Amino acid sequence: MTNADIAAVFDQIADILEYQGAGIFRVRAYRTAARTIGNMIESLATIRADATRSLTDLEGIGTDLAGKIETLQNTGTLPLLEELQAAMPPAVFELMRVPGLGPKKVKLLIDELGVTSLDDLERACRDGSVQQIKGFGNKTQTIILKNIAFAKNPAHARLLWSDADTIVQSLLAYMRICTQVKKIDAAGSWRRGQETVGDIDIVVSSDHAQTVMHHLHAWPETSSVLLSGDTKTSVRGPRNVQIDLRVVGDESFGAALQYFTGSKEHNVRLRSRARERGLTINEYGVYKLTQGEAEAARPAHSASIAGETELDIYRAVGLPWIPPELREGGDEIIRAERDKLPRLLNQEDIRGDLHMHTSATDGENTLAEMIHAAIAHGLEYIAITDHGQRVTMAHGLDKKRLLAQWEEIDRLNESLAENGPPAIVVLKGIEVDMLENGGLDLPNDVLKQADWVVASLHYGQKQPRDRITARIIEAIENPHVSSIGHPTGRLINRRPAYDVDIEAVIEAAARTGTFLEINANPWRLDLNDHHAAAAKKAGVKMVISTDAHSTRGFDVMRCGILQARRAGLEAGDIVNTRTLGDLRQLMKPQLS
DNA sequence: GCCGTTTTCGGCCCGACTGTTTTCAGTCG
Repeated sequence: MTNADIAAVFDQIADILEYQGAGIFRVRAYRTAARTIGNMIESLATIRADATRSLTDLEGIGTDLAGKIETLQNTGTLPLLEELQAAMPPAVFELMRVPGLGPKKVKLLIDELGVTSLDDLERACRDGSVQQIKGFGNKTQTIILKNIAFAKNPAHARLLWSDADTIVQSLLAYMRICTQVKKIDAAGSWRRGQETVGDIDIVVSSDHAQTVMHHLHAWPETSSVLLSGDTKTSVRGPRNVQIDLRVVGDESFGAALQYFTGSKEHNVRLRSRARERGLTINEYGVYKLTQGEAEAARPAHSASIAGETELDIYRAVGLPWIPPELREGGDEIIRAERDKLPRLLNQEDIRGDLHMHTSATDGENTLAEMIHAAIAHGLEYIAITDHGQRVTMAHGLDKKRLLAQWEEIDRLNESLAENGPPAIVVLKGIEVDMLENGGLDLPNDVLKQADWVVASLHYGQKQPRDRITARIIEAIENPHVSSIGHPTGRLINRRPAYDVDIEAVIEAAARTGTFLEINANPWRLDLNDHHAAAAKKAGVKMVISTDAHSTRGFDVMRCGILQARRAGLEAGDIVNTRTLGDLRQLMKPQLS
């Protein structure tokens, strides 16, 4: 069993225990363990095989869970999980997807009404039997009915980060019109740069919370108001995304921003740390706990010692500011404490873009148009990498057409350099295809004339793991291949990754000096953050590329940068932060 | 179920909002 399999088992146990009303801390223990294992790069089997190490050294793994890991690896199954599953009504998780229904209410619905599906629940709402249950009323019944429709609609999946960002930017611009808004920022998974965003969290400082909340209600894009209290309101906005707005005083803006940025696990750990130091953190600030207060159910806090900025919050518990992209509840607090946080890559570090297409294949714009757009984006160099001939659908380039394109690039480079240093250098590149039966779709005598070769896999994506892995490693071992394009092939929310042994790919890349791509297209983001972190650890250099198919396509670079930041990557890990001269030094020595 | 530079037992982050309540449980983040 892989780490991911074991993490999934622990998560499933947590889900079931939660439904059964087990202690919250027992549930949390399984979730913490699942997270620890899911975030690990090294396999659990490796640790078990090492006599000097123990599974219980891992955070959140004690003797009990270590035993369960061993059972899972030895037998492929776990008695506890089987018992729990046997006692579990099958409809539970389907019903819990309805907003407003948690484990307690779902249990009542199943126990009292024998509900077995969403359709069943819908009927029970319509015939009025739901409101007969003690603790349920007419209003609850109405809300459930409304939310069933929401849960059934597949269009309500999480948004891609870039789609969420479009909404965030227009929302922030609209909210700033309100004169009662002092400070404003978006928080949540958008701010952490997650691949997908479930809802949008906005934090505002103001002295007039009601005015600010009404301003959001009046946004032309607001379709309905879900709830509205003294300081917090939730609405549905564009694409039915839920928007949560929280209003606090200026003195609490940093605390609220920190709190709503999360992640939940990060906050739990940060607040635990505060407790250890005789402090308590909430969304208003950091407070000292006096003797006796720690035991009180609701401590009457003294004045806050921090709250205006996020930096103050972290400083109050003895930490440097932690970038939002790292706040996932892994080891970031420990690394921060030891001053071992990475100096994350920034947009300004990027000098070049090494994967893009023109109208010669499936791009929208001509070579000249792409070059001018790249200059406008401040790039120092680009590689033109149209498809090779195998990609017939995109009218891929054969040797003759490719050599003609390269001649044109030579001419363009010459004219760019006519009056002093050129605004940009254009590299002669190609995106070759890894063929179904091995090999590439253009011969080495052509590839050796290229400045930059991306090798990608577009066909035979359903082949078995060993075939896919062998094809990719063969490309990695080709001396002319500079980088591997979108190494796992996944499309977020659309298509899973190919079945590939990514550890073997990383090992081969490290051994040969081949770069791995972080494809910045918001549907791809491939390598993902875990893979990119593993590649870094193995000493593999990566390249962040837009894979632009039009002049607009350059804008996605920031999505790739966010992905790299979440992986903890620094400018030195990314080759297209280098000058062109330094980049060439890093490339494989070519066979002559 | 995990964890310990006070602790091997007794803690484990914290608050807003809603509905159905006569004081709070459930849900959410």
